Amino acid sequence: MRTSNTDRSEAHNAEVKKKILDASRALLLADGLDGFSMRKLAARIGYTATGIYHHFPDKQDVLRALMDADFKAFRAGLGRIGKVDDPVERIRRMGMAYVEFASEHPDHYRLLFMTPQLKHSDTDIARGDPAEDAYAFLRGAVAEGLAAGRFRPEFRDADELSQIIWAGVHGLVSLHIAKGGDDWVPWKPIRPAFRRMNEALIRGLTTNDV
Amino acid sequence: MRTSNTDRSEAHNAEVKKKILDASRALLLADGLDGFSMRKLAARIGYTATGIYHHFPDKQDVLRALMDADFKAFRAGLGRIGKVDDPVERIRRMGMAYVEFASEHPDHYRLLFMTPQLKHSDTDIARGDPAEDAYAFLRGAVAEGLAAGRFRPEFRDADELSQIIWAGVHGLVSLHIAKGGDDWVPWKPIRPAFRRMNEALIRGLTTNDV
DNA sequence: TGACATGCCTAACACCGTTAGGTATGATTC
DNA sequence: GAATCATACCTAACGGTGTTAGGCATGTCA
Repeated sequence: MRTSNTDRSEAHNAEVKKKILDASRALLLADGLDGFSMRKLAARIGYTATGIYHHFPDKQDVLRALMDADFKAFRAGLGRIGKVDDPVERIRRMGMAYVEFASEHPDHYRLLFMTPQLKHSDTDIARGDPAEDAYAFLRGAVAEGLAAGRFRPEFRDADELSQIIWAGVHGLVSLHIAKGGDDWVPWKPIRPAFRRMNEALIRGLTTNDV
Repeated sequence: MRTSNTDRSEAHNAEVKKKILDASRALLLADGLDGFSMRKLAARIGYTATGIYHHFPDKQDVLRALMDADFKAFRAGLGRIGKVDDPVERIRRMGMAYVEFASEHPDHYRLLFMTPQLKHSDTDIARGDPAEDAYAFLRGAVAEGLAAGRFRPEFRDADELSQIIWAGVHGLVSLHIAKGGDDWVPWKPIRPAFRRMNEALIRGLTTNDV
């Protein structure tokens, strides 16, 4: 049983936690993932680095919490796509939205999808719930498409299919983030490239009886 | 003009440089990219950290040199694929070889293709030479396919097409490396998944007049 | 043999994530 | 209202990081 004391302090803690996460987002944007340090983060909210440790067990957990929050926001940003009836069309549009998100927030994208050893939490997101979990959202559309016989017969597993579709977007996006600054490769603009890739992949995955 | 003195010392330096790169490879394998430190690297060859700086300007450059060397090795590993006549078949096989390489050397893969701000050197690899540059090798096959009218009419640019194909493999592989340890997603085995993805993408890219 | 270049060293700087231990504030209880 | 107590935050420190400044000792060359 909690006393009213801890209630108030919990309200305070929630507020501080939010301030930390907001500052984390800003710091990530300003200094990138490599320049992200506990001391700099603390300075942004007028704390000492150790102060953060009363609200998060370690740096990984700060980033993980930020990741969870923004993963939810990312799913929310997929917005009205859910209302599109045709599951394949929904998949098509999710791809474009994904590219938009990654292009506009490359450091967040890198944190969310390109950083090994950064696991999701056990608690903060309702896994498997399409309303919060973007993977579940994609998987739902795929399962619908499967049920409607929209995919070629060799594709039977909704997870494998989801991962293939995800990989297509992720591949183009993450190559641009990791190697886009490298003039080794004459990089082509990502949006038109992805549009064509998306069409090609969907054409190759689906039955074409229109 | 160099004197014979520097000739000898250059031979020595080359030897040390090789020792450093070999130790780097081993350290990367043992401790991963995050555990890679100049002090640990130096200890492996019986040096102090500062000793390394006589052979490489900084840590990034050690990793870059390692990347260049192994990028060449990766291309070499593509081996006999070059002898396959059909360009589309060549592309298909490159994909599989790529997945093999990444699955067997995830830390190297991460260094090569998932690390931002790590540019290739200006000198160590003959860019654009299919014999040393894996991207050029892929692009060559793509250009052949284009010339033979094997791709759908909306695909005209060899670079864009190459990047789309590359993105497909890279997406699956890098998702597994970055997120494969995360039980959030019920990951499917990468090889069969890629096999199906490869087929689907190629089917969607090429004309199907067999 | 003397001069010199240089490969490697020790010492140090400024940063990093993290822990131990203290202090002061503010709520709870009598 | 006073005493107690939990706790949010602090300072100091540890062991690590990449990197630089400066010294020393070796080996080449005149």
